[in-house]
Amino acid sequence: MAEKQRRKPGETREKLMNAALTLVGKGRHFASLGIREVTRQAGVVPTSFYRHFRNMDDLGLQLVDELGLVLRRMMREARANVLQADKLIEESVAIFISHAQANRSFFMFMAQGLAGESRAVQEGIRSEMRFFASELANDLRRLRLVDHLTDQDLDMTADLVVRSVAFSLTDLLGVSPDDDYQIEQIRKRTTRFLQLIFVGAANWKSPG
Amino acid sequence: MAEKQRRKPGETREKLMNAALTLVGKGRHFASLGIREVTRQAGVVPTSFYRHFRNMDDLGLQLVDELGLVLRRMMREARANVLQADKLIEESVAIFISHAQANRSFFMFMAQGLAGESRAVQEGIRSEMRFFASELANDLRRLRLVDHLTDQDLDMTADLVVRSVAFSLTDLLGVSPDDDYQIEQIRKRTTRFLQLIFVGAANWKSPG
DNA sequence: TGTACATCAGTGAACGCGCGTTCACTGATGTAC
DNA sequence: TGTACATCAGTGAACGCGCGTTCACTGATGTAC
Repeated sequence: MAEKQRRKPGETREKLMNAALTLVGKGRHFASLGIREVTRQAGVVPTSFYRHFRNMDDLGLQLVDELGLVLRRMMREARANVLQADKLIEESVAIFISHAQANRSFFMFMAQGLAGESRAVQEGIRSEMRFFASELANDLRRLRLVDHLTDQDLDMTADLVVRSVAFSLTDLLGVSPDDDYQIEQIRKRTTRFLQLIFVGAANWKSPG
Repeated sequence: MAEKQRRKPGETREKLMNAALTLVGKGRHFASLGIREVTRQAGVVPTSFYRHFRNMDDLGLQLVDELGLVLRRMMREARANVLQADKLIEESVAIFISHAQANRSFFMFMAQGLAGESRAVQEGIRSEMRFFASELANDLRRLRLVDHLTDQDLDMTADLVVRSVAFSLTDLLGVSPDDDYQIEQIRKRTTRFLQLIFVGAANWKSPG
């Protein structure tokens, strides 16, 4: 029977966003998704789409906003769970990887969007990454582990860390989520990248 | 008048590949390009496409091969032109940026492909980057600037360098090619990233 | 609390269009003898 | 050098299909009095 009533407000909107993410999670590129395709996946009539989004770019932008929430949740968990300073890197990387696994489609969308078609989405993702890096810089400042760095050099370090992790993300998304061996390799490699960066930071002398 | 003769062998094939690159250079995402669109841009009848490629993925794969040539050319120039060891980083970054500018569409294609739809293209680009990193590791070995590193640690360093530069690429592609100020900022930042990594490498002690 | 009305979020039918792909064709080039 | 034939790389017409988008509709929910 045809269920045409309105359910919870925003329910269809959510269905549509999830449908897009699901398709991305299956390996499709966001730029190649169509409105009918997304509504079909969502189990909704094509015209419904326009009740919530102007076009696919618009949906993409709203996904970026949700991506921001996912990243903030991840940051919060890292802050709560990283207790020993000497295990900071290892534990943070582990938390990152588990979140990336749990929100695979979201992170795929993010990786795609960085070089995506929509300028606005691209800018949005960049801005999320910048925010993430600046929060990381604050945490590092607070921990006073790299006290000799100027603010600017600390920002640079945090930026490089975030970029390295983001690149590891594309490694991670390239392997099967069940391939524990490969995932462990990526975890180790990412950890060592960050260790190398922090050794650099510890020995860094700001150029005049 | 209708010019239906065959010109130079491979001319149309080249036209089609250039057409795809041109569209990518204009901001389109490769995953959203269609066969008719590409042939239109190339000034060729749609059916011609099938004389050279099985589908768009196939064209993408052949672009990856050409991308490899561009990267090798860049590497050769860097080797020829980086004379002073103390300016190694600065000069390499400058060469990279000038090549990225000169082959903007190619590098856009590369940035897109890393998180692209086609597994094969993704794998191809990864493989080009691995090759690039291993060549860099060899150069570093030859220069004996980081003699205390194990082969494995040297590979890791080279890998991190290549990743950082690749990420800078997405910064570079995000700004207008005429925006000299922004480009200069990216050049400086990338240079400092690499310096930080090399300070890390210089002080690195391999863990047991 | 009840009534009248506006708004919202869903529906199905319909449109014109561009898409990928197939086909039979054509003439230029390459090859065998 | 000339002739016969195969192959190659181009062409235009045609197909059926899925696309984005518009439209008029319907019934549930929210709001004013």
